[in-house]
Parts: sequence; C-alpha cells; structure tokens
Amino acid sequence: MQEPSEQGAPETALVDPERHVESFRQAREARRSELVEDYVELIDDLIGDGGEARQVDIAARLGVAQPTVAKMLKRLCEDGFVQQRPYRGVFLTEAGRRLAAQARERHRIVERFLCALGVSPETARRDAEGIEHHVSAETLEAFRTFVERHGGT
Amino acid sequence: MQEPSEQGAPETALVDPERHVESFRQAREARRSELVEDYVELIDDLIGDGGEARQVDIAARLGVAQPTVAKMLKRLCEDGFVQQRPYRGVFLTEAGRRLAAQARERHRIVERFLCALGVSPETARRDAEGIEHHVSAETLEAFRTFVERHGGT
DNA sequence: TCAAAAATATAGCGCAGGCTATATTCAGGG
DNA sequence: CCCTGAATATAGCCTGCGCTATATTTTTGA
Repeated sequence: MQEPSEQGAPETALVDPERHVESFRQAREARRSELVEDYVELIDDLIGDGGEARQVDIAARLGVAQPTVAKMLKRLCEDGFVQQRPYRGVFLTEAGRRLAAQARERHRIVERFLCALGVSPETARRDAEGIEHHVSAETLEAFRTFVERHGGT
Repeated sequence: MQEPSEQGAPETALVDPERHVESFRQAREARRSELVEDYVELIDDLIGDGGEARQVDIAARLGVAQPTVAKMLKRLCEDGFVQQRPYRGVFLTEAGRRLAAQARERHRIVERFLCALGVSPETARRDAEGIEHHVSAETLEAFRTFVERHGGT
C-alpha cells in the first residue's frame, strides 16, 4: 500500500530539475507582477467608469485597507505607471495605460474562454482573476482561438 | 481619444464592489496556499521517485536556498502535513498525502487540458504550475470534461 | 577509524504587502 | 467663513518568504 510506485508519480517519472525550477520561477515572477497589474487595471476601470480613481474606492474593490493602497500607489508611482498629486486622485501614465490595456485584454480573454468552456459566468469571473496572471502568450493565443471558434460573444 | 468610454471598460460597466472584492480575496487566498501545495506535491513526487525527500533536492527543484526549504518544512510540520526527524529526510503525514494527491490530480488535469487545447507540452507544464492553484472545482470539472472528449491521453 | 564532505539547523537580515492608529488636508454645509 | 466629516498621508507593527553566513550533524571514503 505504501510502495513508492503507488503514492508517487506513476507515469511521470519527475521532470528534470532544471525545467522544474523554471516553472516555479515563472510562477513566482507572476506572483510578483500580479498586484501591479491588478491595481493598474482597476484604476483604469475606475477612471473609465467614474472619471477618477480614489484610494477609498480602490481599497473597497480590492478588499484591503486604505493605507495599503496608498503604499502600493507610491510604488506604482516609482515604477512609472501612475501619477499622483497629494490629496488628489491618481492617474495612469502612458505606460500605465498600456499595461492596463494589456491586462484587461488578457483578463477578458480568459474570462470569455472559461465561459465558452461551459463554466458559469460567476465562477469564470472569479477564476479569471487568478488565472490571468499565469497565462503565457502561447496559452492566451490558444484561449483566443477557442473563443473565436465557439460561441465567444 | 481619451474619453472615458474608450479607455475604460466599454461593455463591462464595472462589476459591483462586493463581487469584485470577492474575486481578489479568492486570488489572495490561493496565493497563500500555493506554496504549501507545491511543497507537498513535490515531496510526494520525490518520495515516489527516489524513496526520500531531502531538503537539498527540494531546494534544487524549487529554485530556492536550503534554509528557505527548512523554514517552510517547519511550517508544514506545524500545519500537520509533514513529519520530520532532525537531520533526516521529511515524510508526509496522512493529511499531507491527501493534499498531495489532490494537488497532483489538479495539476495533471490542468496540464493535460492545456495540451489538449493545442498548447505545446513545455508551455503547458510551465503554465500549469501557476494556473492550477486558481482553478475552482467547477472550472476543473470543465477542464476534465474537455480532456475526456478530446485527445486526453 | 576518523577526517573531510555533504546535509541539515539556526541566526539574522531584507523586502513585500497586509494591518491599526493617527495626523493632515480637502470639500461642503451651517 | 469656519467647522465638521471625508479622504489622504504617515508612522509603526506583523507575517511570509526569500537570502547569506555559520554551526552542527551525518555520511562517506581513504
């Protein structure tokens, strides 16, 4: 019952370490950029929706406290994605808008893909929020193709 | 060129904040449990492959330093997933084996799904490492169904 | 057998990203 | 016009998860 071949990986005899490590590295890197993309995408959404992006609204949507948002905005400012004036709303730079557009496009494709696959809209929306950051260009292209072939509204 | 309706979210008028926050919360929670699953799955793989899981091998596969692994193992020990004796290898508890089996199953399905979708095996393996943790039960079921219908070896 | 090499344990540091508490500034209504 | 409430800024703390450096223990081979 506990011989290795049963509890281990029967058919996959463990990929070689170098490739293995590469996968994990990629996942870690994705985790690092996740937040940046989420913020930028959200800011762009808020500006598009109400004309401005306030810290309280960002905080409310992300489910974090306002100082957390403030700290992150400072980082985004340093990274050149947003511009902010003290006690005023936050705006996206050109780079920020590009990143937002790209993130939204990926998000949109992933969400639609899941829907086209038969996943409920609610679940699709929630899963897409996590999945989008781990989808490579190649996989994204496969998603897009699938959506176009099937009923991707 | 910069009127809100163009750079914002044209068709999606922003989902309500409560649902929005729920998606992000789910993504954050997934991030928290990612590492635990990766470790447990890898440990199970190593034990299945070579009969033992040593810190150096875990470190080499994850691409992190050995003390990082040691620290995480301590946490996994406290959480009841692994058992370790000083200066000896690490073993999975019953709970650890269950978690490993579940994680591997998800991983396997996601990877095969991507392959069935036409993604190259190499990319599938790498993307699966990140995606697997963000796939809900419903989406996983959709993946499984798709694999069974199409060429899922 | 025992010294060197390998593996593990431990100490201590840094950064990211959460939080609360509090100060400061802005915007509106008396 | 000023006063109050809302928003933002700032300080300080915690935890998670990386790292290096080093001590300890085990393993190994001459």
